Amino acid sequence: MADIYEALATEARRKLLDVLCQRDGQSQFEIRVRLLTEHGITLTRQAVSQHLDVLEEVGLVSTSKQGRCKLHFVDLTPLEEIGRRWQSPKQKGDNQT
Amino acid sequence: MADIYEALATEARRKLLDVLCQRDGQSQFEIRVRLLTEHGITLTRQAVSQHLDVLEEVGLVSTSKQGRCKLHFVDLTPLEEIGRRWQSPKQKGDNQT
DNA sequence: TTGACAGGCAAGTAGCCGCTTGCCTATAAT
DNA sequence: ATTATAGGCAAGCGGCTACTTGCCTGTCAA
Repeated sequence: MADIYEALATEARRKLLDVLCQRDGQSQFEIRVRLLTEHGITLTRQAVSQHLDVLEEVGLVSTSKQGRCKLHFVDLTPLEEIGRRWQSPKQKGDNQT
Repeated sequence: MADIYEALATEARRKLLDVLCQRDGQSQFEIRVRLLTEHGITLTRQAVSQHLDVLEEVGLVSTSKQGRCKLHFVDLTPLEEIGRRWQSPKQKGDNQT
């Protein structure tokens, strides 16, 4: 699996993105705390980790190890593709040759 | 299920949106033909119908019966919510009291 | 050095969802 | 009236995935 649409398909990952947008460079631990305290979401460390992996896989998140902490950074540019893909059809006068 | 993110999670539904954006007011039959001829996707009538139901459920598609045909119209405004939800965090100088 | 802490890897499980199949309704044409 | 066409409803199946559990690695402080 590796596409931005599926990455956004889960509310957990969307909330994760919310959290990540609050501050850049958060550790997995900090993220998990925020997820709990600010969104009331209790997920296993592993679950969070897997979600972050997916987000990273589609380019929404990049990481950098620093000591024993893994810092996470957001990159929202992949989202632009969504808005670009579809455009409203002309209401009429459209005749397909 | 009823949220725009999950609606977009499947490639089939995305392609469906592509097709719908080509011309407004297509019947389910016409849609299915286009899906096959232009995207090489062969789906059961039922599969297409179910996908269209989902798209309608989240407000991306509206329908109107006309005789024995069901015409489909696109409304992309629900997509705007996606771009609005997330904003990049400030790179630095963010200290959470 | 030893223990605590942040995180990784792998396998297992349960529930969801995309798709099909089978049958039924309603409209339009002959 | 009969037949063909456009679509609807419901149940069933297989695969995927979100989440957990158990164990292991590496870094920092005492």
